[in-house]
Amino acid sequence: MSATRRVGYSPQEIEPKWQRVWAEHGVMNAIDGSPRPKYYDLVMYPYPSGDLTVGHARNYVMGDILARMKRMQGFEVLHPFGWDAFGLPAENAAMKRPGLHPETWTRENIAKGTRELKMLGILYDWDREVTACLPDYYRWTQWLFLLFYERGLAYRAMSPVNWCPVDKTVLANEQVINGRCWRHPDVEVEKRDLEQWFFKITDYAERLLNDLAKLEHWPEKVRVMQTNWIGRSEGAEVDFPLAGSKDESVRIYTTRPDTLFGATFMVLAPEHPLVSKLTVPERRVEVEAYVDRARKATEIDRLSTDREKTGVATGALAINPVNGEHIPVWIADYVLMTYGTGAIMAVPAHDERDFDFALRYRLPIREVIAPPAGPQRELREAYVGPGTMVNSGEFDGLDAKAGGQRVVQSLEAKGQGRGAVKYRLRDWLISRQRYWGCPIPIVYCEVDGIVTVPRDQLPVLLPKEYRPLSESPEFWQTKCPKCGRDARRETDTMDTFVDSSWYFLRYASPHESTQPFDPELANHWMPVDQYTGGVEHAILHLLYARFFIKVLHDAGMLEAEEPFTRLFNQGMVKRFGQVMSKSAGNGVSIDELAMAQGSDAGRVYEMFIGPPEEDVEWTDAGINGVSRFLQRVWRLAIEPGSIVVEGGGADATVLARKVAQTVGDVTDDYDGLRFNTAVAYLMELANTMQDYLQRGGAQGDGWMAAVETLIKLLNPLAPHVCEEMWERLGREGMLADAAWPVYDAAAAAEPEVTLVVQVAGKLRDRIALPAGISEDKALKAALGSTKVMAALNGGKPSKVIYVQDRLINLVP
RNA sequence: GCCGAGGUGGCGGAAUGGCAGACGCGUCGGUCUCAAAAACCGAUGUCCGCAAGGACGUGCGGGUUCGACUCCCGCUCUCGGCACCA
Repeated sequence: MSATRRVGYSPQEIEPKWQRVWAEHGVMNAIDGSPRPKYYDLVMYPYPSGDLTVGHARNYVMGDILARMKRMQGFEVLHPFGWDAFGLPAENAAMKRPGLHPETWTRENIAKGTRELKMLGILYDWDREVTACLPDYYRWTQWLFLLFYERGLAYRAMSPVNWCPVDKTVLANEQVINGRCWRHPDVEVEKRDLEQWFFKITDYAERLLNDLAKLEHWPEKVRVMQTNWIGRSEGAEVDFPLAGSKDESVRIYTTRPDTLFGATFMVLAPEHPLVSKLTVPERRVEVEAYVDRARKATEIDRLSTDREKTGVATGALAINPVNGEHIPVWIADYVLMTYGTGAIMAVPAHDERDFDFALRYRLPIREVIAPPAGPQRELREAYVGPGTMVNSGEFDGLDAKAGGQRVVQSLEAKGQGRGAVKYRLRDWLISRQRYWGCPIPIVYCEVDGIVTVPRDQLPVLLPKEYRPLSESPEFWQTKCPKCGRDARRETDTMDTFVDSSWYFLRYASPHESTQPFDPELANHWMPVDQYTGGVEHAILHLLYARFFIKVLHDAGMLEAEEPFTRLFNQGMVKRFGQVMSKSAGNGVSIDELAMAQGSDAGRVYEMFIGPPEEDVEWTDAGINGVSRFLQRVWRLAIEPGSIVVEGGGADATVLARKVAQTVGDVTDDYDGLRFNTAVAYLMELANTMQDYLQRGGAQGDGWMAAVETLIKLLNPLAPHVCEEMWERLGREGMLADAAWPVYDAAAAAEPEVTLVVQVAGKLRDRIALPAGISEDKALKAALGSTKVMAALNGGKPSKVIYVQDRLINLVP
């Protein structure tokens, strides 16, 4: 193949060479005590699934471009990599192939992935590699669990939890999507009552919400998603005493205290602890049957909004504290035990759900908020807009918003209620009934109860044999650390999102052997300057990681209160209309790429193909254009004699100016992650250089400066070929260490501009003029144009708009 | 239903109040070649026109402005998120 090639370079020959050289020199190894300013460039560490394609590589290339440029700009760059190596796919693989251990499968995939990343020329500090499934890492995950436990942020509780029947484990709320398992979109999640471990993320709800405002370099979309997920609402808790009971009352939460006089019934969640207590004997059979049905219903049925609401009356009556009215107490599964107090006052006139329920069960509807147009004759639907309080005793005539506050004040004065803030966010369920995860360092002792494993006994190692931990006596049989009696270990492992909530701290001191990370080094490198990864983690990982950082901050281990300064979500790479993956059969492997057009061409193509945040379609023809571009750069730099002179008039100042402009454009675009337009600017420069040579341009200092600048600017995108050209041109040292070109505004300035001349906003002519010309002179030049005069029809402009060096608009 | 992003040539896309279509793919024509490939040169939004030139053109309808792909109002379609949270 190379024998028939007359000019150009062979990626297959030079790419492995430079990958070897970079590795030997540890080019991207970060130095902790460096005097250079630090830059922490992080990509989300992946699950080692073993099917890495060029599609998955796109965000790693983005991270690499930034790392390489920042290095050349004089930063001490931390660009580490690691593996989210615990998790179910390894167990699934092991179950399919008996005898295969999840660890073996995971290690094989990590080896494959590492090789492929190196083949793409992506430079990481491999000395800092972090692998979540190694005892050296999960020991510290356990250490952090103990920290959370000591701080009252880890607790064990019995509660109805989400259960995935396929994975045979519980799931966090964040892992349930539309009532289905996040890993199996076709599998409905079941509810089970289990005693599980939780992290008390709700303690941090307010801070997690408020600090979103500080994250100005995060995509708006992610901040909105987190805001909605946390779901803060303001309202009031109100106590409704039960009729015929001395001290029993039902506490409800409402965001509409202004509608309290419109409460015509109450609804409790079927799981509410008061249900069995307050149900009257003659209703008991029916109520128990309903509760039973509700418990069995799947999450998806229960949460479906188009389902008709059902419920049953308990026969009990509650007393509305504001007017003494006796109203019936119902139970219905549209009220959720997990939000607020698990009980509501129903105001059908002003709440759609209560309205539907009242219609179905013929319960009274009383209007208490009159729209601005006045009370309505007939309510066809719930009125939820603003208005004036009516039928509300002493509060009549008040604006609903202000009146609501007055109602709360009045309740507070009488001890019947209080203002309250609630969150949609629930505590984070971290127990998983799986083998391949980080064991929870807890022992259950008959005498001492829940006992933590002392830190000097960490890590609690997974048993060698692959089977459920509860079926591994050698694992769970232990002694109580307190009293030494026989005791049982916790056999659940942690959600893998616990592992990924702190891995970026471990990179700061990956070999630290006395604590999870060295606070001094973590404070040096944190926060992460640029974090790149998929938008699928907008809530899950990013919320948990923010929570961890705040806890560690409170524990005095970390200065930062937010982990990631700038966040970027890259788009996915598709092929034949589907997301690229090996399993879908539409993947282009890194090997194929390296064998065909080469890694450099693949890297440049992935950046050029479209805006980095958008999903893009990989086409096999598209990469050829990029391949051509790289070959053209090679000829310009190394084989300029192969370019045929076809004309005259080469202008060295035009070339120098284009070079200077490209330095500014490309640097800004890399910094702003606009890689697609950066490539376009580099192509323009190459075209200008080609044109220069074809017009017989001299290959003196100006030419060599252009070549050198082009190679430097292109280096982050196509590092192998640039490094090779650098060497062949006899430059000192490695290009990866060379200094980034500095933008020279004076050199980039155009001495002559094209002034656009409009008449009544329509383009009529273009005139070349010296830059910085005055309005008078520009007007004179415009009026000197025959095209403009024709458009003006001999008349004089009544108005002139002049935009310096750009445009003049003559309005007749 | 609510929230968010988006709709530009044959295709991917560029331009965020001032030359619409940068850059590339594809297509057509040419140079080189015995031929082909590669490479290079030229053309390429639509319509009218021999041409010069002109008209139209950024999902649809209105508005603001000297000037709108860009800002505002209404609609429509596509994609993403949330969805009985009281």
